[in-house]
Amino acid sequence: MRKVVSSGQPTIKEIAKRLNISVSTVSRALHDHHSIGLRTKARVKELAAELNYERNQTAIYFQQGKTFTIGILLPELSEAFFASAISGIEDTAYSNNYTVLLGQSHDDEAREKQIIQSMKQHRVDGCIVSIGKNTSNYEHFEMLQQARIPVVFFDRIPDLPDMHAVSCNLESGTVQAVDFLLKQGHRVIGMINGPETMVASKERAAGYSRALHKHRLKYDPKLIVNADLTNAGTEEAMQYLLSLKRKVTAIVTFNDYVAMDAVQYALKQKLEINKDITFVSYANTPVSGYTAFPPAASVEQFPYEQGQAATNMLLAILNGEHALNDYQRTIMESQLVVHNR
Amino acid sequence: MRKVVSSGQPTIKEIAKRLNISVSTVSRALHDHHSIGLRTKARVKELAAELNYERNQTAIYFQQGKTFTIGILLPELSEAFFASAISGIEDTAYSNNYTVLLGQSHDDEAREKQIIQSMKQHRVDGCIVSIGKNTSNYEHFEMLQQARIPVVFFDRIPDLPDMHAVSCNLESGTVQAVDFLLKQGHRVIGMINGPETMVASKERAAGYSRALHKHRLKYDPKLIVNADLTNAGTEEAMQYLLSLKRKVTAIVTFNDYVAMDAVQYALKQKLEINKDITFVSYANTPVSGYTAFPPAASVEQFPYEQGQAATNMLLAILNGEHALNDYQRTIMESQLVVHNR
DNA sequence: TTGTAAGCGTTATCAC
DNA sequence: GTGATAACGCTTACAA
Repeated sequence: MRKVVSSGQPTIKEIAKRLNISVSTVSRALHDHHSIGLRTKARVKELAAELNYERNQTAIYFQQGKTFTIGILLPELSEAFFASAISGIEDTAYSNNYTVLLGQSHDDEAREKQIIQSMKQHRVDGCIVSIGKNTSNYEHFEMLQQARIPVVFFDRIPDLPDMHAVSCNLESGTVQAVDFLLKQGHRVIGMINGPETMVASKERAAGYSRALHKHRLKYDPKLIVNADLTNAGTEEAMQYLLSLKRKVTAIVTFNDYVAMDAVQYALKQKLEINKDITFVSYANTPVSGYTAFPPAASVEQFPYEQGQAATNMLLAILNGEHALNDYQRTIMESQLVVHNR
Repeated sequence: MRKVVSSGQPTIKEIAKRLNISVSTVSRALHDHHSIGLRTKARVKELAAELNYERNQTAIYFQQGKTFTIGILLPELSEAFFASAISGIEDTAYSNNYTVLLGQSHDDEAREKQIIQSMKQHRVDGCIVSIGKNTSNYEHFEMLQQARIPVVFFDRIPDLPDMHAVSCNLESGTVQAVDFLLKQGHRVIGMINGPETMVASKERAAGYSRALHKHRLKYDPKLIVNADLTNAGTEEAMQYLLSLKRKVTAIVTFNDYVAMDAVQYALKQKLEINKDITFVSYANTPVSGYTAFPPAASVEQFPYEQGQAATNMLLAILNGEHALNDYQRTIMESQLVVHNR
């Protein structure tokens, strides 16, 4: 017989032997089962405490076929947005007595697949996933579904018909951002947008034009530039916007990093921030509060709250609060936060 | 007999039955055991693939008494420093086929205890822990030790004699920082330090005075201010430093946030950054690369690498590469990074 | 090359 | 109130 390395941890078997009672009695005593005599209960609990008994969860997980563990797959744990999101996820999981298993894909589809595989093998009860930038094949998620492991997609969601998802719509926030600038009297508002293909870019562009329509102003597509989000790309975009005949007095930038690069460029051109030119951005980072020239306002995406929402959705599904084919979807509204510094 | 809810997942038992062979043969075939006939191996693997068989890790964990899981307890998942650290931890764990169980204490000792308890019950193979600010009682960690679950402390390490730890010494980086400023010709260098009680403050102060001694310059304690790291505290400290008779031309700030606040203050006083006054800081954030007036140089603490180091240390311990009472300690050296922007 | 069976720690069913 | 025992899925020593 294989001799398993005794972990030194006491088991109910051992307690039973020492007290000359059966394991079932010990198990029941520890669970405060009503049918167990007070005297026995006390003796069992006392000895358990004395031996530092701790129940072996791996045995219970195995036995019950449930792990009270949820798998989280995110592209980058060190990105501020996702870091906040994990924080919200962990907090919510924790207060519901669930544990969090963590993986990061680094936007690598192969690694994403491996992590999902590993989570499946771990028999996590469910997953929360933000997919990689280049992920186009979703078979690993379909396998999760086959294994009846529910998945809630989050922020970066795939283009699939039937899925649970939590995401944030940037259109509303963008409308607010442009509104804000219009109210400040700006009439020629530029936008440094992201790559045309991204959903997020489309939402921003939609918000921009909707805001102008709302105010019965003409929408000039020349004012929106699709950039690649690098510093060079931002400089190019700035150069273009500042060269336009109509003088651009405000710019909505794709994110805080772009905003900071744009500010740098403007400073080099001897423009005074918030006077010659005003910036509004999207809050992907806690940075903006600390920079010398933060954007005048930021569209908040509430990553912490999105994490909470995704976790609550998953827990509801695990608790059987929805039929299996009843796909949940929460779209949070982004919101403009005006900085007063 | 209790009818366990069938998870729908096929087991080796099922494969065995279908092929009319024994479970052990199936198990061995799936493990490429040498004693299994090629023909059988092929048949087993084929059917396994067909049924989408996936081994039940919970059963294996239970059976082997090992989970290939490590528990990570950090104060705040959303702090940039820790977010980088988790990223390094996860990457290292992943490439060694370990999984990461995550918890955040929010600097709350009670929550810290609960999480450690939960990890113990999960039977994690080991833990990596950065303790909360106010944690003074370490009995939960002693219990881990009793359960023979090794712990590697990281960054915020407790004041205990016998423990494994990875941390970063700020003294060396501070020496380099002051050296750097001296070489630039600065002779009156201020320091906005943190609270006197913090180890990190002491290391900074020690580095400061050591650098001056090295250059046979007089150490003037008036030039070091202990501040509380708030914006108000920083302004006060700046006011004090700028009011000194000897004209301060450079300042070492406790961290990037303090640096940014200090820069703001300097700008208000119409000082020109990097000309009238030069700042050097400690890189707690990826921010500095993006601010309008980043510090001229930063003392790097390499959180990602610290995370890697802690994980490698833990894995070495788990692999029995050290005797149980052979406490490991890695002290990484901080290092000055000069920005050239 | 394959089969048999014990055992990991726990819970639940059934019997007394 | 309590005990005996099967079962969860898998691995492995030993037998054949």
